[in-house]
Amino acid sequence: MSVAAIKYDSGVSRWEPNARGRLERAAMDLYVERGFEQTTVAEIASRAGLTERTFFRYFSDKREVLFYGAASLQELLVTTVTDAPAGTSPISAVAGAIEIAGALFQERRDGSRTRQAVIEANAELKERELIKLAALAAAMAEALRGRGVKDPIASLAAEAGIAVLKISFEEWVSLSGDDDLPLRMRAAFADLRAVTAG
Amino acid sequence: MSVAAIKYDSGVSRWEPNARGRLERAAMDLYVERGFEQTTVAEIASRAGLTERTFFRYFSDKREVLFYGAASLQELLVTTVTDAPAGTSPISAVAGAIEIAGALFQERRDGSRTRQAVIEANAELKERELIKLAALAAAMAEALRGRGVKDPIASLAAEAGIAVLKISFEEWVSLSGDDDLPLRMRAAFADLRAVTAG
DNA sequence: AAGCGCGATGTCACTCGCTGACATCACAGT
DNA sequence: ACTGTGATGTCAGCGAGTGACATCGCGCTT
Repeated sequence: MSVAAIKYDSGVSRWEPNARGRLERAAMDLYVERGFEQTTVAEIASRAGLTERTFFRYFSDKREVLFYGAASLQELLVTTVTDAPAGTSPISAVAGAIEIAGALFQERRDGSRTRQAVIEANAELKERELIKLAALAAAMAEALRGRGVKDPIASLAAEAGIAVLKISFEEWVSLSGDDDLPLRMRAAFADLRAVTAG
Repeated sequence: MSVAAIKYDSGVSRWEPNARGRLERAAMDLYVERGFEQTTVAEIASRAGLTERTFFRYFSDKREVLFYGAASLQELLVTTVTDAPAGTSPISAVAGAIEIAGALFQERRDGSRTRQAVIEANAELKERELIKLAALAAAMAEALRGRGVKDPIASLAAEAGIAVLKISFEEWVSLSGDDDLPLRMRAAFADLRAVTAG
C-alpha cells in the first residue's frame, strides 16, 4: 500500500490522485538518472508509491510510458490533414500538419530534448519510436484517402512528411541554440522537392 | 545432446553441421505454423536439436532470426550507391540500389511473402523490421555522404528511397500475381517526384 | 442509515526471454 | 599421448509481463 494510500484526517479519498502521471514522472526521472535498461518497473512503481502490477495496468509495457502522448499527436496530424482547405495538394496538407507538430515540439523544447536523449540511448526505445512514426504516417495516409487521394500517392505523401519530420527533428535536437523547427521543416520539404527532381 | 550430436560410424564430426541454418529453418517453420508469440525459443531449439542457450549464441534475440539477411542487403545497397557512376544524382543512385533490392526480393517471391506475412502478424516483428529499414536508410545516407552529398540532401534521398521500398513492397506482397517489383518501384519514384512537386 | 456494487489497487503465482558462469568433449595440432 | 580450443550443454537467476483473485473506500440505492 504505502505512500499512495496515505490518508489524512480530512476527507482525502482512498488513493493519492493521478497515478498515471506519477508513474510517468517516476519513469522519466529514472530513465534519465540511470538509463532505461538499468531501471526496473518495480523501481518505477515504488517511486510512484504503487506496485508493478499497477504500472502495467496504465502502460502496456515499460517503453510505452515514453510514448503516451503519441495518440494525441496523431489526432492532431489527422485533423490538420483532414481540415486542410479543399484543393490543397496532398503534400501541402501533410506539410501543414508536420509543421504544426514541429511547433508543438518547439514549445516543449527542453522536454523534447531530454526525452529524445533517452530514446536515442536505447535500441528498444528507438524501435518503439519508429513504429509510432509509422503509425503517424499510416494515419495521415488514411486521412488523405479520406480526401479522395488515391494510393500510392497518399502513402507517399505521408511517408515523405514523416521523413521530413524525422530528419528535421534530429537536426533540431542536436542543435544547442533555439533554431526554429517549423522553419527547418519547411526548408526540408523544399530540399526534398529538389532531391526527388534530381 | 540429442539429434544434433548423432554420430555415424564413418568419421562425421561431433556436431551436426549448420546449426544456424537449422535454427533459422526451425524458427521459420514454427512461426508460420503457430505464430511468433505462440512459439517459444525452447521449442525452436529443440526442433533444431539444440538447446535454448545455443539459440541465443547465434541470434541475439527471438526476432533476429527473421532478419539475419538484413546485413547483406545493407551491404548490397551501400555498394550500389557507392559504385554509381560519378555525376549520378543522389536520388538516382538510391533508386538504382532500391530497384536491385527489389529484384532480389522478386527472385525469392514465395519466401518473401511468407516471411512478410509472419512479420505483419506481430507488432514486435514490425518494430524490428522498421529499425532494420531505418538502418538501411542511414547506411545509404552515409554512402551518399561518401560521394560528397551534403546533409540533409543525403538523408532525404535515402529516406525517400526507403519509403518507396516500403510502399512498393507492401503493394507487391499483397498482390497474388507476378507483378514486377523493380518496375513498380520505378513508378513509385516517379509518383514521389510528382507528389513533392505538388 | 444500512447495505451493496464498483473501481482502483494489491497480492501471488507463473511463463518466458535472456544472461553469466562453468562444464564437457571431440577434434586438431604439437 | 598431451593439450588447447571451439561448439555445445547445464544450471541458476533476473526481469518483463499476465491471469486470477483479494481488498476496501466511495457513492448510490433503498
